[in-house]
Amino acid sequence: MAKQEKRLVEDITPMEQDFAAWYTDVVKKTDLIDYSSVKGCMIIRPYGYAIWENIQHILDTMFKETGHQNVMMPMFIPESLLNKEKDHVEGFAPEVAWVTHGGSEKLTERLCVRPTSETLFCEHYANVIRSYRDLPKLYNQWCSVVRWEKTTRPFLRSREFLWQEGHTMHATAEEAMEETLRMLNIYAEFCEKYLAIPVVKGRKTDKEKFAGAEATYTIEALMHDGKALQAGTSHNFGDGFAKAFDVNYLDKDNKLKFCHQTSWGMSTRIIGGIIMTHGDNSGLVLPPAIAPTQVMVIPIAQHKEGVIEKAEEIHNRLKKIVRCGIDTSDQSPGWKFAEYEMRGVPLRLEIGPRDIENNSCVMARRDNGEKIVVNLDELEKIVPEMLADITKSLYEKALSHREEMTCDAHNMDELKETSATKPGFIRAMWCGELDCELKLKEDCDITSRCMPLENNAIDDKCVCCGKPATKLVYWGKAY
RNA sequence: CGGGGUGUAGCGCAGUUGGUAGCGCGCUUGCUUUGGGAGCAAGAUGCCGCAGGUUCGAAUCCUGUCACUCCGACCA
Repeated sequence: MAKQEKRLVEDITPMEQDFAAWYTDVVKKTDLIDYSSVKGCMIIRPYGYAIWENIQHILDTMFKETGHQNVMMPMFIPESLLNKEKDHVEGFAPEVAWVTHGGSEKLTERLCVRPTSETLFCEHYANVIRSYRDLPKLYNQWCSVVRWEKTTRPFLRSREFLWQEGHTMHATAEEAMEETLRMLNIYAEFCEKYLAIPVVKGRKTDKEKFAGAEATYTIEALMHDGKALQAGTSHNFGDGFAKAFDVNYLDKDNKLKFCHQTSWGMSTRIIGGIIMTHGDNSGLVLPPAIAPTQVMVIPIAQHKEGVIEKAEEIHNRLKKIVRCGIDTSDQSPGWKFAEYEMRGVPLRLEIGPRDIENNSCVMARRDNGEKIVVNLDELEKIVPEMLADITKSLYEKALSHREEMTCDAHNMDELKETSATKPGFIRAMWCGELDCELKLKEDCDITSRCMPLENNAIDDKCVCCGKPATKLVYWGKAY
């Protein structure tokens, strides 16, 4: 044990010592990513991409179940198109990349590499929507987008990143609102049920909302170091974009009406969220639902008669019900244990001569290190149960961590004191004025994360100005 | 964009007053091992980030530049 700790301390910076260094160490050492020769553009390596594929598969299924269809939109947006909605351009202009030449010819109009595709979808919807019978339109696309960020970090902020963006058009404001919340709930369910990440569902303040949106809803997760991560957003655009892009339809009453629009997205950033929620000083701890390998079979003394055969037999049995791997390389068992722990594999099965004699194997959990002896006849029953239990305890651990790191502030002194000394969410009442929001940022170095949907007021006055307040806000430092 | 740190073998690092590059891990081959990062032996691996400059001579000094990283600022 002493040897293992020594090695891992050398390899990965302990999170208590330097959380940022721990994060980049983990991401690099577990082969999730590599850097490319373009600043801020990362290579997602097989192990990282396999996580994304699992995320994609689960989310895509949820989208399809709620009637959405996938499409592919172009990656270029003509400048004139991007410019059609004023708030939107202003929000994105500072970070768009431009294409100015085709071959050696200068383009007559420069093209922006999509930072998001609202404008493209609007242009298309304007062409295909005629009647109320064409509505709703529920499209989604899986793609990459480009935002020319100044500071970058793997998964959390890169210049090109993978995501999905849903864009929908509806006949009425009510339907658009319904869709906005439906997708917010899907994101929340995905995070909590599959990723074991508890989230706070809420609405963004006007200051923090998406460029051009009427309302932005968000799910906010709390990372191990007490900083918040916006894990997914769902926007209600009202008919603002529809008016700018002439997306209208002829209704039953023979009147021309504007469509009501939503968009929603989740990105590879969530992988950073998984790492920073569940990871520990030995490396990744992956929730079973998205772990590329859920169970790793490790033969012990594999040169001995019958060991590899037995290990492969177990592998073949489990392969039918879970993502199961086997490592028959000539590394020592101890090396393999440490390796798959670092890579966050939820369950490990050890099978050696001693086990074979007893028709059993040793099962070790990544999340708490627990080892139990399992009868081989019961594998198919116990493995899925154990994976489910791991998800459950990961969630509970993350939830109690968040609860420990969430506190209330009833006045400005408390807020200053708490924000300066205690990382995490601070719940405090707000009057809704931008001035107060800016003042809190200035004085306490925190930003509003969201106004939770369950608005359990803890006071009747704004923590800042003392004016009447009905809005509870989660404040904090964010990624 | 401001401030700090770092670029030398796949990884982690050393390299003195300038003299032509080394250590550990890993890798290759063989034998022995195998229940928490195995041992011995023999090997292979370098545009010293990149571009200029100073010098008889640069990993080392100077200038520029690029990348990574941390802290701020900014930011759907």
